[in-house]
Amino acid sequence: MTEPSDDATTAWARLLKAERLLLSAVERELKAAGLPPLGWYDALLELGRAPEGLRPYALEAELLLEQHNVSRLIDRMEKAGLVERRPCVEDGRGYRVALTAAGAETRARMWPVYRAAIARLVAAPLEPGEAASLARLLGRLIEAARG
Amino acid sequence: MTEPSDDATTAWARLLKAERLLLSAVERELKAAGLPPLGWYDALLELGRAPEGLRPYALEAELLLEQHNVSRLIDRMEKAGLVERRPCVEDGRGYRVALTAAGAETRARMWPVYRAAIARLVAAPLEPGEAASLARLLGRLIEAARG
DNA sequence: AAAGATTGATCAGTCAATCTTG
DNA sequence: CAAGATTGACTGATCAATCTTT
Repeated sequence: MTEPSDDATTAWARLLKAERLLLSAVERELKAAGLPPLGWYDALLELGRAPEGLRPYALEAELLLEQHNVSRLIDRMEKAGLVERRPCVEDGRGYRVALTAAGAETRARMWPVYRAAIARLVAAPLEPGEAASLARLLGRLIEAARG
Repeated sequence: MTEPSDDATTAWARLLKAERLLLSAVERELKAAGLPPLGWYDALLELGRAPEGLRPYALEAELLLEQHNVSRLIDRMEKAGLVERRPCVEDGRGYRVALTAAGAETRARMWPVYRAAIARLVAAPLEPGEAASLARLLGRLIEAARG
Protein backbone atom coordinates (compact mmCIF):
# COMPACT_ATOMS: atom_id res chain seq x y z
CA MET A 1 0.00 0.00 0.00
CA THR A 2 1.42 3.36 -0.98
CA GLU A 3 -1.68 5.39 -0.16
CA PRO A 4 -1.87 6.40 3.51
CA SER A 5 -5.31 6.48 5.09
CA ASP A 6 -6.81 9.83 5.93
CA ASP A 7 -6.39 8.90 9.57
CA ALA A 8 -2.67 8.38 9.09
CA THR A 9 -2.31 11.71 7.32
CA THR A 10 -4.26 13.48 10.06
CA ALA A 11 -2.16 11.78 12.71
CA TRP A 12 1.02 12.89 10.96
CA ALA A 13 -0.15 16.49 10.63
CA ARG A 14 -1.14 16.59 14.28
CA LEU A 15 2.13 15.02 15.36
CA LEU A 16 3.94 17.94 13.76
CA LYS A 17 1.53 20.52 15.11
CA ALA A 18 1.41 19.16 18.65
CA GLU A 19 5.17 18.94 18.85
CA ARG A 20 5.60 22.54 17.66
CA LEU A 21 2.94 23.93 19.98
CA LEU A 22 4.03 22.07 23.08
CA LEU A 23 7.74 22.47 22.53
CA SER A 24 7.44 26.19 21.92
CA ALA A 25 5.38 26.52 25.09
CA VAL A 26 8.01 24.65 27.11
CA GLU A 27 10.85 26.70 25.64
CA ARG A 28 9.01 29.90 26.40
CA GLU A 29 8.61 28.91 30.04
CA LEU A 30 12.22 27.89 30.44
CA LYS A 31 13.36 31.14 28.92
CA ALA A 32 11.00 33.13 31.12
CA ALA A 33 12.62 31.46 34.13
CA GLY A 34 16.09 32.42 32.89
CA LEU A 35 16.97 28.81 32.11
CA PRO A 36 18.72 27.19 29.11
CA PRO A 37 16.82 25.54 26.23
CA LEU A 38 15.34 22.08 26.50
CA GLY A 39 18.08 20.44 24.45
CA TRP A 40 20.50 21.25 27.21
CA TYR A 41 18.29 19.48 29.74
CA ASP A 42 18.41 16.26 27.77
CA ALA A 43 22.18 16.44 27.57
CA LEU A 44 22.54 17.28 31.26
CA LEU A 45 20.23 14.39 32.15
CA GLU A 46 22.21 11.84 30.15
CA LEU A 47 25.47 13.10 31.55
CA GLY A 48 24.08 12.94 35.07
CA ARG A 49 23.64 9.20 34.65
CA ALA A 50 27.32 8.72 33.83
CA PRO A 51 29.48 10.19 36.60
CA GLU A 52 32.65 9.27 34.72
CA GLY A 53 31.40 11.14 31.66
CA LEU A 54 30.26 10.13 28.20
CA ARG A 55 31.94 10.02 24.84
CA PRO A 56 30.45 12.48 22.35
CA TYR A 57 29.43 9.64 20.02
CA ALA A 58 27.39 8.15 22.86
CA LEU A 59 25.59 11.45 23.41
CA GLU A 60 25.05 11.60 19.67
CA ALA A 61 23.11 8.33 19.77
CA GLU A 62 21.10 9.26 22.86
CA LEU A 63 20.10 12.73 21.72
CA LEU A 64 19.56 11.92 18.04
CA LEU A 65 21.99 14.62 17.04
CA GLU A 66 24.67 14.64 14.39
CA GLN A 67 28.33 14.63 15.29
CA HIS A 68 29.02 18.26 14.46
CA ASN A 69 25.94 19.37 16.36
CA VAL A 70 27.07 17.48 19.46
CA SER A 71 30.46 19.09 19.08
CA ARG A 72 28.94 22.56 19.10
CA LEU A 73 26.44 21.80 21.82
CA ILE A 74 29.33 20.74 24.05
CA ASP A 75 31.19 23.91 23.10
CA ARG A 76 28.30 26.06 24.26
CA MET A 77 27.66 24.12 27.44
CA GLU A 78 31.33 24.08 28.30
CA LYS A 79 31.52 27.82 27.74
CA ALA A 80 28.59 28.17 30.15
CA GLY A 81 30.50 26.08 32.69
CA LEU A 82 27.95 23.24 32.80
CA VAL A 83 30.15 20.46 31.43
CA GLU A 84 33.84 19.78 31.04
CA ARG A 85 35.94 17.85 28.53
CA ARG A 86 38.18 15.26 30.14
CA PRO A 87 41.00 13.43 28.41
CA CYS A 88 40.25 9.85 27.50
CA VAL A 89 42.96 7.30 28.24
CA GLU A 90 41.48 4.43 26.26
CA ASP A 91 41.09 6.29 22.98
CA GLY A 92 43.28 9.22 22.06
CA ARG A 93 40.95 10.37 19.28
CA GLY A 94 38.22 11.40 21.68
CA TYR A 95 37.50 12.50 25.20
CA ARG A 96 34.77 12.26 27.77
CA VAL A 97 32.24 14.95 28.65
CA ALA A 98 31.23 15.19 32.28
CA LEU A 99 28.82 17.30 34.30
CA THR A 100 30.22 20.00 36.50
CA ALA A 101 28.62 20.94 39.81
CA ALA A 102 27.06 23.93 38.06
CA GLY A 103 25.68 21.60 35.40
CA ALA A 104 24.02 19.38 37.98
CA GLU A 105 22.63 22.43 39.71
CA THR A 106 21.21 23.88 36.49
CA ARG A 107 19.55 20.60 35.64
CA ALA A 108 17.97 20.56 39.10
CA ARG A 109 16.60 24.07 38.56
CA MET A 110 15.20 23.17 35.15
CA TRP A 111 13.23 20.14 36.23
CA PRO A 112 10.47 21.85 38.26
CA VAL A 113 9.68 24.15 35.33
CA TYR A 114 9.80 21.30 32.86
CA ARG A 115 7.74 19.01 35.10
CA ALA A 116 5.03 21.61 35.57
CA ALA A 117 4.84 22.14 31.81
CA ILE A 118 4.45 18.40 31.15
CA ALA A 119 1.75 18.19 33.80
CA ARG A 120 -0.20 21.02 32.23
CA LEU A 121 0.39 20.28 28.56
CA VAL A 122 0.31 16.48 28.51
CA ALA A 123 -1.06 15.00 31.72
CA ALA A 124 -3.93 17.40 32.34
CA PRO A 125 -5.61 17.23 28.91
CA LEU A 126 -5.78 13.42 28.89
CA GLU A 127 -7.99 10.97 30.77
CA PRO A 128 -6.32 8.36 32.97
CA GLY A 129 -4.81 5.72 30.71
CA GLU A 130 -4.77 7.89 27.62
CA ALA A 131 -1.22 9.07 28.26
CA ALA A 132 -0.17 5.42 28.29
CA SER A 133 -2.02 4.79 25.03
CA LEU A 134 -0.37 7.77 23.43
CA ALA A 135 3.04 6.64 24.63
CA ARG A 136 2.43 3.15 23.25
CA LEU A 137 1.36 4.38 19.81
CA LEU A 138 4.28 6.77 19.54
CA GLY A 139 6.59 3.97 20.62
CA ARG A 140 5.42 1.95 17.64
CA LEU A 141 6.27 4.76 15.27
CA ILE A 142 9.71 5.18 16.81
CA GLU A 143 10.49 1.47 16.57
CA ALA A 144 9.37 1.32 12.97
CA ALA A 145 11.38 4.39 11.98
CA ARG A 146 14.50 2.82 13.44
CA GLY A 147 14.15 -0.66 12.02
CA MET B 1 -1.71 18.36 40.31
CA THR B 2 1.76 19.57 39.44
CA GLU B 3 3.35 16.13 39.22
CA PRO B 4 2.92 14.51 35.80
CA SER B 5 2.46 10.74 35.73
CA ASP B 6 5.27 8.62 34.39
CA ASP B 7 3.03 7.84 31.45
CA ALA B 8 2.67 11.51 30.63
CA THR B 9 6.43 12.03 30.84
CA THR B 10 7.05 9.04 28.60
CA ALA B 11 4.43 10.24 26.13
CA TRP B 12 6.09 13.66 26.02
CA ALA B 13 9.57 12.23 25.49
CA ARG B 14 8.28 9.99 22.71
CA LEU B 15 6.38 12.85 21.09
CA LEU B 16 9.67 14.70 20.74
CA LYS B 17 11.58 11.66 19.59
CA ALA B 18 8.98 10.47 17.10
CA GLU B 19 8.65 13.89 15.56
CA ARG B 20 12.42 14.25 15.15
CA LEU B 21 12.88 10.79 13.68
CA LEU B 22 9.97 10.94 11.27
CA LEU B 23 10.50 14.50 10.20
CA SER B 24 14.18 13.97 9.52
CA ALA B 25 13.30 10.88 7.46
CA VAL B 26 10.78 12.84 5.41
CA GLU B 27 13.20 15.73 4.86
CA ARG B 28 15.89 13.32 3.77
CA GLU B 29 13.60 11.80 1.16
CA LEU B 30 12.46 15.13 -0.18
CA LYS B 31 16.03 16.30 -0.49
CA ALA B 32 17.07 13.06 -2.18
CA ALA B 33 14.35 13.71 -4.76
CA GLY B 34 15.66 17.23 -5.37
CA LEU B 35 12.61 18.82 -3.75
CA PRO B 36 12.24 21.70 -1.28
CA PRO B 37 11.85 21.19 2.49
CA LEU B 38 8.56 20.17 4.06
CA GLY B 39 7.80 23.66 5.36
CA TRP B 40 7.44 24.81 1.78
CA TYR B 41 4.88 22.11 1.11
CA ASP B 42 2.65 23.32 3.92
CA ALA B 43 2.83 26.87 2.61
CA LEU B 44 2.17 25.79 -0.98
CA LEU B 45 -0.78 23.72 0.18
CA GLU B 46 -2.41 26.58 2.07
CA LEU B 47 -1.83 28.96 -0.81
CA GLY B 48 -3.32 26.43 -3.22
CA ARG B 49 -6.60 26.67 -1.33
CA ALA B 50 -6.78 30.43 -1.83
CA PRO B 51 -6.53 31.27 -5.54
CA GLU B 52 -6.71 34.98 -4.79
CA GLY B 53 -3.78 34.65 -2.39
CA LEU B 54 -3.37 34.94 1.36
CA ARG B 55 -2.19 37.70 3.62
CA PRO B 56 1.05 36.84 5.43
CA TYR B 57 -0.64 37.09 8.81
CA ALA B 58 -3.07 34.38 7.69
CA LEU B 59 -0.21 32.12 6.71
CA GLU B 60 1.37 32.90 10.04
CA ALA B 61 -1.65 31.48 11.87
CA GLU B 62 -1.97 28.41 9.64
CA LEU B 63 1.69 27.45 9.73
CA LEU B 64 2.36 28.34 13.36
CA LEU B 65 5.21 30.58 12.33
CA GLU B 66 6.22 33.98 13.57
CA GLN B 67 5.80 37.07 11.46
CA HIS B 68 9.46 37.53 10.61
CA ASN B 69 9.81 33.86 9.70
CA VAL B 70 6.87 34.07 7.34
CA SER B 71 8.41 37.16 5.80
CA ARG B 72 11.63 35.32 5.07
CA LEU B 73 9.94 32.12 3.97
CA ILE B 74 8.04 34.14 1.39
CA ASP B 75 11.30 35.81 0.34
CA ARG B 76 12.89 32.45 -0.37
CA MET B 77 9.88 30.98 -2.13
CA GLU B 78 9.44 34.09 -4.22
CA LYS B 79 13.10 33.99 -5.18
CA ALA B 80 12.56 30.38 -6.27
CA GLY B 81 9.60 31.52 -8.37
CA LEU B 82 6.99 29.48 -6.49
CA VAL B 83 4.91 32.36 -5.12
CA GLU B 84 4.38 36.01 -5.92
CA ARG B 85 3.54 39.08 -3.86
CA ARG B 86 0.48 40.94 -5.12
CA PRO B 87 -0.59 44.41 -4.02
CA CYS B 88 -3.52 44.47 -1.67
CA VAL B 89 -6.20 47.06 -2.35
CA GLU B 90 -8.05 46.74 0.94
CA ASP B 91 -5.06 47.28 3.23
CA GLY B 92 -2.06 49.27 2.16
CA ARG B 93 0.12 47.91 4.96
CA GLY B 94 0.21 44.43 3.51
CA TYR B 95 -0.14 42.40 0.35
CA ARG B 96 -1.32 39.00 -0.73
CA VAL B 97 0.87 36.00 -1.52
CA ALA B 98 -0.28 33.74 -4.32
CA LEU B 99 0.92 30.52 -5.91
CA THR B 100 2.55 30.70 -9.30
CA ALA B 101 2.16 27.92 -11.85
CA ALA B 102 5.63 26.71 -10.88
CA GLY B 103 4.53 26.67 -7.24
CA ALA B 104 1.52 24.50 -8.02
CA GLU B 105 3.69 22.19 -10.07
CA THR B 106 6.29 21.85 -7.34
CA ARG B 107 3.63 21.03 -4.80
CA ALA B 108 2.29 18.34 -7.13
CA ARG B 109 5.76 16.81 -7.41
CA MET B 110 6.25 16.84 -3.65
CA TRP B 111 3.07 15.02 -2.73
CA PRO B 112 3.93 11.53 -4.03
CA VAL B 113 7.18 11.53 -2.07
CA TYR B 114 5.47 12.89 1.02
CA ARG B 115 2.53 10.51 0.70
CA ALA B 116 4.79 7.48 0.40
CA ALA B 117 6.71 8.57 3.49
CA ILE B 118 3.51 8.93 5.52
CA ALA B 119 2.35 5.52 4.36
CA ARG B 120 5.59 3.89 5.43
CA LEU B 121 6.29 5.86 8.62
CA VAL B 122 2.78 6.30 10.04
CA ALA B 123 0.22 4.08 8.34
CA ALA B 124 2.25 0.89 8.04
CA PRO B 125 3.42 0.58 11.68
CA LEU B 126 -0.12 0.92 13.11
CA GLU B 127 -3.07 -1.47 13.21
CA PRO B 128 -6.33 -0.35 11.63
CA GLY B 129 -7.93 2.19 13.92
CA GLU B 130 -4.76 3.04 15.77
CA ALA B 131 -3.97 5.94 13.47
CA ALA B 132 -7.38 7.38 14.32
CA SER B 133 -6.71 6.91 18.05
CA LEU B 134 -3.36 8.61 17.73
CA ALA B 135 -4.91 11.49 15.81
CA ARG B 136 -7.59 11.87 18.47
CA LEU B 137 -5.14 11.94 21.38
CA LEU B 138 -2.87 14.42 19.65
CA GLY B 139 -5.90 16.55 18.85
CA ARG B 140 -6.63 16.79 22.56
CA LEU B 141 -3.13 18.05 23.27
CA ILE B 142 -3.39 20.62 20.50
CA GLU B 143 -6.75 21.92 21.73
CA ALA B 144 -5.49 22.18 25.29
CA ALA B 145 -2.32 23.99 24.28
CA ARG B 146 -4.36 26.55 22.41
CA GLY B 147 -7.02 27.19 25.02
C1' DA C 1 -1.23 53.77 19.62
C1' DA C 2 -1.94 49.17 17.35
C1' DA C 3 -1.45 46.01 13.37
C1' DG C 4 1.07 44.28 9.32
C1' DA C 5 5.40 43.58 7.70
C1' DT C 6 10.47 44.06 7.14
C1' DT C 7 15.46 44.42 8.35
C1' DG C 8 20.23 44.05 10.65
C1' DA C 9 22.61 41.52 13.93
C1' DT C 10 23.29 37.46 16.18
C1' DC C 11 22.81 32.61 17.21
C1' DA C 12 22.04 27.77 15.97
C1' DG C 13 21.93 24.04 12.39
C1' DT C 14 23.90 22.05 8.06
C1' DC C 15 27.34 20.81 4.43
C1' DA C 16 31.62 19.70 3.01
C1' DA C 17 36.25 19.38 4.05
C1' DT C 18 39.80 18.40 7.41
C1' DC C 19 42.55 16.54 11.18
C1' DT C 20 44.03 12.89 14.33
C1' DT C 21 44.24 8.35 16.01
C1' DG C 22 42.96 3.40 15.69
C1' DC D 1 41.30 3.25 5.22
C1' DA D 2 37.64 3.82 9.03
C1' DA D 3 36.10 6.14 13.27
C1' DG D 4 35.92 10.15 16.40
C1' DA D 5 35.77 14.82 16.37
C1' DT D 6 36.38 19.63 14.73
C1' DT D 7 36.20 23.76 11.63
C1' DG D 8 34.85 27.29 7.92
C1' DA D 9 31.31 28.72 5.11
C1' DC D 10 26.61 29.00 4.34
C1' DT D 11 21.69 28.71 5.37
C1' DG D 12 17.92 29.23 8.51
C1' DA D 13 15.85 30.95 12.92
C1' DT D 14 15.51 34.45 16.50
C1' DC D 15 15.77 39.16 18.86
C1' DA D 16 15.17 43.73 18.84
C1' DA D 17 14.38 47.69 16.40
C1' DT D 18 12.13 49.95 12.59
C1' DC D 19 8.84 51.47 9.05
C1' DT D 20 4.20 52.16 7.11
C1' DT D 21 -0.59 52.30 7.34
C1' DT D 22 -4.85 51.90 10.00
